[in-house]
Amino acid sequence: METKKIEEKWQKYWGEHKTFKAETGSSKEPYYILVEFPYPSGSGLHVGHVRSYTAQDAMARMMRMQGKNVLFPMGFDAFGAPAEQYAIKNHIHPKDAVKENIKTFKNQMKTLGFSFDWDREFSTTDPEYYKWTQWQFLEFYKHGMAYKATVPVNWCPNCKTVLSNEDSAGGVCERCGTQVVQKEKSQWMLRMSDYAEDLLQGLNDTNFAEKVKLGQINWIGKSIGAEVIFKIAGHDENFSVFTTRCDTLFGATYCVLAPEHKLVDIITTKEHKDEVEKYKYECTLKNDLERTELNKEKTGVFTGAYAINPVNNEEIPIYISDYVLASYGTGAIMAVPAHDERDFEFATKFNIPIIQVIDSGQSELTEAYTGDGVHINSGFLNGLNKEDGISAMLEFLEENKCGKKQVNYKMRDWIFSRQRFWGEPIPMIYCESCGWQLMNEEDLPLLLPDVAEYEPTDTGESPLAKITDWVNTTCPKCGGPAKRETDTMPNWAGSSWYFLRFMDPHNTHEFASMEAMKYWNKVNWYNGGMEHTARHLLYARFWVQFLYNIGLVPNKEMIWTRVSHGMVLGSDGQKMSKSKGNVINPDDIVKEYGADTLRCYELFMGDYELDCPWSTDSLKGCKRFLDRVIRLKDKVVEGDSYTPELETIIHKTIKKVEYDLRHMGYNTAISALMILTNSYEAKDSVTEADYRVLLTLLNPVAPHITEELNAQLGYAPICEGEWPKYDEEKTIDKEKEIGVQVNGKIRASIKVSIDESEEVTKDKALNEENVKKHIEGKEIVKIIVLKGRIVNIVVK
RNA sequence: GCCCGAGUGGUGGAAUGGUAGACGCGGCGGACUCAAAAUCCGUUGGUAGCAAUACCAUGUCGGUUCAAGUCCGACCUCGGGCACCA
Repeated sequence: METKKIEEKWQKYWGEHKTFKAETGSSKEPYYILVEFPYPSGSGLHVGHVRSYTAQDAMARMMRMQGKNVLFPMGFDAFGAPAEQYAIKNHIHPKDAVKENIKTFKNQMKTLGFSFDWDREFSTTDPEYYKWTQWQFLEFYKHGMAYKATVPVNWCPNCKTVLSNEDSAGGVCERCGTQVVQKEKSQWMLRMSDYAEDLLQGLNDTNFAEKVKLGQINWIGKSIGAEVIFKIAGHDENFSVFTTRCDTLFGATYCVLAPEHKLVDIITTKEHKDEVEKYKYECTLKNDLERTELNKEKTGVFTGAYAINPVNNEEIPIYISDYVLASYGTGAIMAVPAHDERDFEFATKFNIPIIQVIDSGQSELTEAYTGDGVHINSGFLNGLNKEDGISAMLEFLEENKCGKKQVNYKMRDWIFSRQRFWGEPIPMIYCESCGWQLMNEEDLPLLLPDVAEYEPTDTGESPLAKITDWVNTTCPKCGGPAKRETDTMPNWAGSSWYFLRFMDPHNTHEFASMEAMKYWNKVNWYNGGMEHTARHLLYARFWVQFLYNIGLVPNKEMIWTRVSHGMVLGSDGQKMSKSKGNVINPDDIVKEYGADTLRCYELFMGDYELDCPWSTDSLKGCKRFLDRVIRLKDKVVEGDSYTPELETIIHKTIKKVEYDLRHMGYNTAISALMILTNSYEAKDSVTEADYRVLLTLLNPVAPHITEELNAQLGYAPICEGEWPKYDEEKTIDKEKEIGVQVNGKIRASIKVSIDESEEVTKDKALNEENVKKHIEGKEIVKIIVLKGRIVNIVVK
């Protein structure tokens, strides 16, 4: 039978028999394997998707055979700009575009034989799904976690939308690369910063890969320091600064406020007013990119005001400068030019005194800030080291009520509004007399209107704003005329809780029942791209922790292990892209070589966690391997036990494949199966038992062809059977070749048997001709014999 | 600048501190064929040698160890992320 027919036959079988249906509440041990659901983009499934789906599919298939109740779901994350832009470009409604693309994706996934439980499929754009995303937003609001604020936002003039800090990293729009500008806008925000510490601590309840944890930690950006309050000479006003090195306070020779700081206008003296105004205006013209690019040359102006250093009552000038960020800490700093590079640069330029307060024993002044040293010129801190200096200073600050210990986080609140059509409408209503009102739960979902115009507006309003029928409504409180919120949610919203919905996807009265969530407990294994391990994961964890705190999910962390895969690059080693012409379409590969070959190659190509270039030649090698497995069938003779000479390698291979599939060692698992196949080929015949164990071990990787070969021998489907067991004892070779070293250099190799004594091994080693040659005339200092591993003869 | 990750044959990559280069690709030689494809057999890190074998070899330089790709210390290169975060 030809490959295509075989694949279709088994795909049909799995579909009809619902082989991969996950039963909530089953007495089997639940095991939840999740792989990031894709954007159904117009270009179809990427070979990179295939790599991770195949990997998790192989794991899922093995786990099922090992008796686990595996939940391996798939869905689509179809809101967001890519889907919207595709729709605009092709002049169809996003809804229809998404429908079409999902169909393509799903068909592609089916032809690859992934064992998803399709009964649980959904898209984030399904009203039955986004109803609950909206419902959860209302919960955020009810618990004071959602609020509206006018904030300077990152605005992409090309996409005509607000971008999150995350979406505009580096000052350019992540999507289109346009320079982002600052714009004041009223936005819905989620109080994510309240969860900074919990999100940090929660990592201890996860088994995330170390680099994933680090990504989260860096993003949260905790720093421990102090808040120091500075009085302003001749004013009642004061301001506080955040510092991690309050022990250097004696070295503070000036202060800097961010240009946006609210005290600037109040404290600026008449003589400096013009200059300050001018500088502030210049700053509004600069976007983040320009601000950071100008980091070589410090700018700023003096306000004319002086702050009083609380440790010595000295008056120090207050400057404004854009090297101080309004959004971090208190938006103000104390500057210690002797020990901070930036302050040093600024002080040098403006001729501000530089007082060294730490003797690091090094000539480079700025070195001391990161290192340790003894305090000098620091009054009561003199002679103390960094650690003691900090505690002594904290004590002083608290006693004199001019400061206290303080923790700061880089992570800020989540800007939750987008001026786009294709997102979940935010279920809020504004009434002139009652203010912001929640929509009634029973009115959810708030559907997106069916209209023809959904292109973004030039004004920065959401396209929804133009649809007056939709916008105008009545106030749920007073019944008077009111308007709907026209912003939609960011596309991170729907993906922040989809893994919960998979646990109970058809629930019509809850987003998921507590019972179902308790049964599945946690996502055991979550696989995705490295590009999502910082933000998506953080948003999802935040969402879950909030739901946990209001009693709606059973665990504070709902994801146990997070791993990430490497990218599949073009054969030129570059990222695949249409413009480079190095894109491989999985459909073409399936057509020419078969799904099993593609699956096998994607796992065999290299270390799963690292990027790897595509090679069609290597792919052919995998085809050759599968063809050899097929041809091996001609050598099969009856027999329900393993061929004695093959027993050891079979047990070894079971152990190896099982271990590797659980630890992302996909390439070495396949290598082991190739070795097993090679050893079968060296035989004149193999038993059915020999052959079937190979088919079963290979089944997670190449499910179609192995099922077919197994069926041809007259057996029930592999996917309904059990995973073979190995006997540890039988994985050990009875006889082995080991190396003999003289002074650490290999000089010979000897055969040893498992039960021979050290003496026998030693004699064998010493009697090797080449060993004799190298120890002749020398004194033997000692002989190291490691049973079954190595002999090393140390001579002098 | 800071934080990750990676440097191993022509190539993708293997190696619980214990015979470096498994397995695959490619190359070379051969068989089959009128020929090609497919398949099969052999060979394949470098240098020297008919060979046995020797020396060199896991980015660089040191160190620990009977033994280092692996551990420690310094450095170099590439990839990714963050970046005036006080």
